[in-house]
Amino acid sequence: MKQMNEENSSILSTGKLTIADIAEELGVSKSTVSRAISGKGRIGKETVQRVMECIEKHNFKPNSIAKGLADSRTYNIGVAFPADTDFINTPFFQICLLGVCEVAAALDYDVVVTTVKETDINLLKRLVEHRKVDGVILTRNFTNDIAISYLKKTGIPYVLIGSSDDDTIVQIDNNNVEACEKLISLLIADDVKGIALIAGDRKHMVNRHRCEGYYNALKNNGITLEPDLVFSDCSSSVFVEQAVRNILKRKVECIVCTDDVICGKVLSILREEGYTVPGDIKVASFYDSIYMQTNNPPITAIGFNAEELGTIAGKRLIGLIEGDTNRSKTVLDYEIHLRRSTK
Amino acid sequence: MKQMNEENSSILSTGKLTIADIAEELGVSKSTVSRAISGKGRIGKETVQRVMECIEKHNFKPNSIAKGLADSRTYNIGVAFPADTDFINTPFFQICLLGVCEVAAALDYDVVVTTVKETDINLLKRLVEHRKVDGVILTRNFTNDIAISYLKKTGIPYVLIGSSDDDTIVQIDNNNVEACEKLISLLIADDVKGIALIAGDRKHMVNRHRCEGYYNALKNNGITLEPDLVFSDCSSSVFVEQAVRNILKRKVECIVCTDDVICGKVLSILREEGYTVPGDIKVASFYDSIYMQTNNPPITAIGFNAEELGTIAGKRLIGLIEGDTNRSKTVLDYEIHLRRSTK
DNA sequence: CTGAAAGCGCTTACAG
DNA sequence: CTGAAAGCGCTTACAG
Repeated sequence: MKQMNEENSSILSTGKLTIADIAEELGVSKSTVSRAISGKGRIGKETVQRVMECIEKHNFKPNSIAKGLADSRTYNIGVAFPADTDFINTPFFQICLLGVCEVAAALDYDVVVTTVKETDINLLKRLVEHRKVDGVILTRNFTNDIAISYLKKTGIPYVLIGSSDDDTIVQIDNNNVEACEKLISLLIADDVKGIALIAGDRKHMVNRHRCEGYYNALKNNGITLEPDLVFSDCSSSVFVEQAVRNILKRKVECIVCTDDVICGKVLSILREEGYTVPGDIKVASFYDSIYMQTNNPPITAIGFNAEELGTIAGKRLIGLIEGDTNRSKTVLDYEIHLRRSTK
Repeated sequence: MKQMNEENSSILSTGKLTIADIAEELGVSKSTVSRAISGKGRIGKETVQRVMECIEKHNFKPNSIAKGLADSRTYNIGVAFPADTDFINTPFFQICLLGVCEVAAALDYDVVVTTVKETDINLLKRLVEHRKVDGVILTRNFTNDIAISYLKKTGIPYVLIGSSDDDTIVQIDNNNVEACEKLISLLIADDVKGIALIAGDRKHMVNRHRCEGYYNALKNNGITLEPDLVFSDCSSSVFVEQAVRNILKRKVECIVCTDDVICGKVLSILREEGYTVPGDIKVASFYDSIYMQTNNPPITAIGFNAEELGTIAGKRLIGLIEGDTNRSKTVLDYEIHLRRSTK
């Protein structure tokens, strides 16, 4: 019986009840109801009780649009989702997004997504110019990133999932340099002799960082870099193919790929050429998507917690919006999954 | 010079200018400016001109929150993003989302995402109860879908990317039944003898539809169904493994998987067992992710245009919101990519 | 064709 | 501790 009533009032409340209705039912003013809900201003304990009960009873939800207008806030955060073709197959970003959605809801924000391309941030501009968000999360960065320049100019709070030399930017990232360095060092310690690197577009900062880790590892282990073993800017599968064919002409014992899409292509070519992994050549990758795990042999890969990146980014951004002044970088852990492909 | 001025006013305008400012500059009333912008109500052509120029000059963007409050709209559409673990690796949903974002922006809407799980739609409820969206897009459906029941009850406009028997629901989908039927029929026509099916969770309508297509194909070709060759509810990789091992004991010439994640696992087990594709056994899948394309051999797969599903869903939803009464189902094309894995 | 005014549903000084 | 009133930035009947 009770339940039925609640159900009914819940239905009615959808798009109907206002703060005035509940003020009337209680015989108090709208101001009082508002204060009870927000907890701001002096207000009697007992009054708060009564208001809260009434709200509960009717399943009343204040209209956040109106609230937003009144205090010049939207209670929305924006997420800039990469729409470039190189990223369309990487679930990394959607997992980040899940993390952001989760914290946002917990902190009473909603998340609005917009797409950005390397050279086209019109939709991002539209979003901030229409004042639909209180801040934005960038999910990757380029050398000379136009989204960053734009956001900086507008003064809107934003955070970056990624790393930048510009430390005025609030950053959340895994230590990609270190992760790659450690992976390569482990291989070297395992007496793996020639290690080639196939990296994606160098305009993506993340690829640069992984290359840097590769260089560092060689240097720290007293191995001289062979430039012929580093293939960067392999953004299309044609380039990957060229790289692999070049590598196969040399004395290489392992191919490290900066992401799983590249790695998938590499595995395919190796099979085509009749090379077995790890027998003839070892392979390792970054991101550790399900396909790397279920591949035969399973592929050694560095895994990141994309959801956590999203959660933290959301939390930090909302912090900024609400006045937090901490602008330090958050560095998250990575995991090296050593699997059969490098044994 | 001109450009610099525009840049400057653009900066200033971020979060500052209102309709009143531009009314003042022009010596007209706010009402007039509003009418010029919206194009509603009678208004002089020349006045519109002047208003538009002034708006252009200052790069003024009306505050959509205020507009929303005034006409009880948010100009936001919601997208319910699956957060269940089975889907986390499928880029399908993120590509849909890109499509939605694109139309939405074109029609002057923004898209807010929320996550839903099979048994937990609290975040969806929160979103609609807070009145942050004018409608929502569901991106998949279950048998007995609680999200659908909920939305239906609230009366908010919504569309489904997926298929349902309930034709009061506006649906946008590929014809999964037909796609699977055709794929199986092609195999049969090619004289492939035993065709096994490994399908995901039967609570997902899409998996049911693909199974249905499989049944239809057998029936239409006068082949009696062998229940032992159909493995449904293979939601975890343990089940997939069991299924494959069972299949290998039988006389099976082809394994059809209802999605690429299952297929990845199947390929791995086959390799482990020393079976070659397509020599010893053929394999086909659904979704056609990049890993299917770059696999060696490339995998025969049915591909869908996820972006287009998103675009159309967005367009239809906004139509509904704005009064469109067309509730017919939109059926999109699929592509069968016949590749080496079934040759 | 245009303007003054009321309203959308909240918040928050300002009085009391 | 509480209320009346003004304000957030728009829209839209209602007059003219």
